[in-house]
Amino acid sequence: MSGANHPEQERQPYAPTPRPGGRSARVRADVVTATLAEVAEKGYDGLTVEAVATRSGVHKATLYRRWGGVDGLVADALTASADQPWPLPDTGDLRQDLRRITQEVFSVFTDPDLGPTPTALISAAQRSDAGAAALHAFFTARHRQAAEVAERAVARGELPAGTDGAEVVRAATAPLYYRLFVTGEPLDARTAERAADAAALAARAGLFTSALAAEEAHAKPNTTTPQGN
Amino acid sequence: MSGANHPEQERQPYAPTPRPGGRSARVRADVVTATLAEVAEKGYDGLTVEAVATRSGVHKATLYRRWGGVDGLVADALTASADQPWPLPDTGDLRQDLRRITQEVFSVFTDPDLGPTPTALISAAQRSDAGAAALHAFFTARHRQAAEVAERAVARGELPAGTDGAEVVRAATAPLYYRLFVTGEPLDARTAERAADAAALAARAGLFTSALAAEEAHAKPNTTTPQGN
DNA sequence: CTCGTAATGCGACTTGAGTCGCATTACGAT
DNA sequence: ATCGTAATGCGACTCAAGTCGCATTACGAG
Repeated sequence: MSGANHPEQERQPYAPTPRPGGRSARVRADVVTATLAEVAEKGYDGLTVEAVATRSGVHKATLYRRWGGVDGLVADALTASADQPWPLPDTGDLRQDLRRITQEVFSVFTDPDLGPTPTALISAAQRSDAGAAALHAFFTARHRQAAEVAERAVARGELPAGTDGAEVVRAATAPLYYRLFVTGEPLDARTAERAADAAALAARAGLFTSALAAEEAHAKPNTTTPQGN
Repeated sequence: MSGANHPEQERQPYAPTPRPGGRSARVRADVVTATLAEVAEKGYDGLTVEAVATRSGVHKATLYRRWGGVDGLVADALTASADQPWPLPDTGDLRQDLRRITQEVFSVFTDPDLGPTPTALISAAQRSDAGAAALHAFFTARHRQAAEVAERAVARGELPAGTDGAEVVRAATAPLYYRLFVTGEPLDARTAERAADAAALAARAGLFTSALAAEEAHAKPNTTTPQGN
């Protein structure tokens, strides 16, 4: 039981090797590519180490040695995927920005071509500790990146100072992921809009200000942040 | 091979059998109990058919025949769990009711004794189609039941007519499940409160009214919905 | 009570995931 | 260019999950 909120310890599935350049790097790239392709084709249940070994041309034993199994393969693929940033909207209006974000999530996951890969990847990641850690890191990075739309809104005076931007993003996207990965309910564009609007509304009301950040903001002579009742 | 009339039906998991009373029912109850116990102890990854067979005293082959595997065991356990209703708050105030609900979710899943079982159950259910269907049914029932707090708020005049009660409940609980089952971020009581408050706020603003339902509510105060074509 | 039938018990069999020890290859330094 | 070493290739081995055909038991109807 660790109550630490500071997961500074992000360790990649394989230890930094004394021979990082050359073949090892090539092998890793091939394996990640093969893993993503396999997941996209067969989903997680159809994902086997042997299939990845065959497709990548890397021997089965090597995969088990370096990645430990399907868990590690998925975790590493997820880590590699996390590096690719996605476009961040900047319309000048918080609600519009959030709508763009939820719309983007909706589009990706419901697209019959694009959707299966991240869907299977996320489902797969929930099964193992390594995958869960990679998934946590993935979303932490996403939240941190997307929090900028809220921070800009704060700078504009649209949101109270001390607003937790990542929390705003979570509030906007949570209903989508909730349907996709928990209840299995259908997801439509209207739901994506409503979620964004609800998050914007709550953020404007000051629901996502952390007490600590609010105090810091009070010290500054700029904005008064009345705690919404 | 003629045999045109060969009504050989595939035995579906726990389909209504021609002999529902007696031993079959007892076997099923034992298996469900054993499955829940195993899941609680070892999580999903440690859940094997053999272990359930040993604990329940039912032979392995029987489990595979009737439940098809770990998937079916989990799905059936989930279905059995869905029958147990949980307490619905009625404080006379929507925000308070929603806070109670999110607080309940928070308590259950973070409790070191109670949490592991539903957590593992939900995680497990996401893996198979049967489990996903059972999970979907489970949450549909929960939403339907909990929607009453919103419907009472409508009756009180606290919420606009035509508000989708289930959607209000989803908005309140989604951030919790999002953290628990998608991002793996820690969950605290404050988050549970904020989610409830945000949902209440959005509901009061009329964000969860479906245009259709609102029109119907306007047209006739009677809640009867005509069916037919 | 007796009997027909469905459900379960039983154990051998098949299959594939995962491991191990050793041979071979390729990187990087001298 | 050559060599030491780490990483990969290789195939046999272990073991548990899952399947199959048959024997046995228990339910329910007459």
